[in-house]
Amino acid sequence: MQKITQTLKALSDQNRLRIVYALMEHNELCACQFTELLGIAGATVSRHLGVLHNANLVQFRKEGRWIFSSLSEDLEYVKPLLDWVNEHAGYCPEIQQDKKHLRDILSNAPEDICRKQRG
Amino acid sequence: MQKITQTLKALSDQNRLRIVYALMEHNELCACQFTELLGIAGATVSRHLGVLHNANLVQFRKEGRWIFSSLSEDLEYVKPLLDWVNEHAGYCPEIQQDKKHLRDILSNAPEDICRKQRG
DNA sequence: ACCATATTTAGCTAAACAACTAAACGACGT
DNA sequence: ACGTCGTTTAGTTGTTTAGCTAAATATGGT
Repeated sequence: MQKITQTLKALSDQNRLRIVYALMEHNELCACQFTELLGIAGATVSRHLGVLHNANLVQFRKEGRWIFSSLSEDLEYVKPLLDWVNEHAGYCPEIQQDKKHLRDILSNAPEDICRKQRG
Repeated sequence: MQKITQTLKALSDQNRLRIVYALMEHNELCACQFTELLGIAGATVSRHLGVLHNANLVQFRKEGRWIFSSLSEDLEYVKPLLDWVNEHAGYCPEIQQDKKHLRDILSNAPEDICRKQRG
């Protein structure tokens, strides 16, 4: 039962939902891209990704110093939930804006994003 | 977008999930029956029902001093979520036990339950 | 009118959580 | 070896929330 509530709770935060939605549109994204997208501290992004990972929603792939996040491979359990989110979130203005924003973000090299974030 | 997270958050609490599940099994239940089922203070039950009501998951029907709760009439929005909950929660030991417990609770008149709760 | 009864509201406490900054970690490049 | 860079961990702070008790509200019976 706790698994169920944990999954639902992982999805019941706006920033985490935006992360999940971004991952439904683009296979893999790295932390700095989420940081840019959400406009919050990198450490906070990291925590959100951890929550999603603990709920088996997100998996990681390391490549050098980069850590790419993607939706979990084994999704049959949560598939209906993600379908529901996908169906309804698509209409939200926040998500619409994220779509545009993501295009901009992806048009830059991640290195440049990180550099910019360091200021 | 807040509507989505609000709905998910309403469902991401074990006690509220038990309430929802109980309502999937029995059309209508009153507050004192939930109090008995969950073993928490009546005031807390009331707050949980309020959260579910605000998320449009639960509706109320007043009949004298009794207030009966049931799943919302207009559920198309959350139907897939409830199906998912129903599918997975059914196997949880807590829910299995609630099913038995509910049969006991329903075999008594609500008045007696309230009397017992006042001590 | 008054009391009893079922539920809600108010007010509190403790725990959970989202956000931040700063320090630590781990992997590359030189 | 050393510094740099992307990310995570630690530690702090303000807010939310689940739980409680006690008081308030609303309805019915006498």
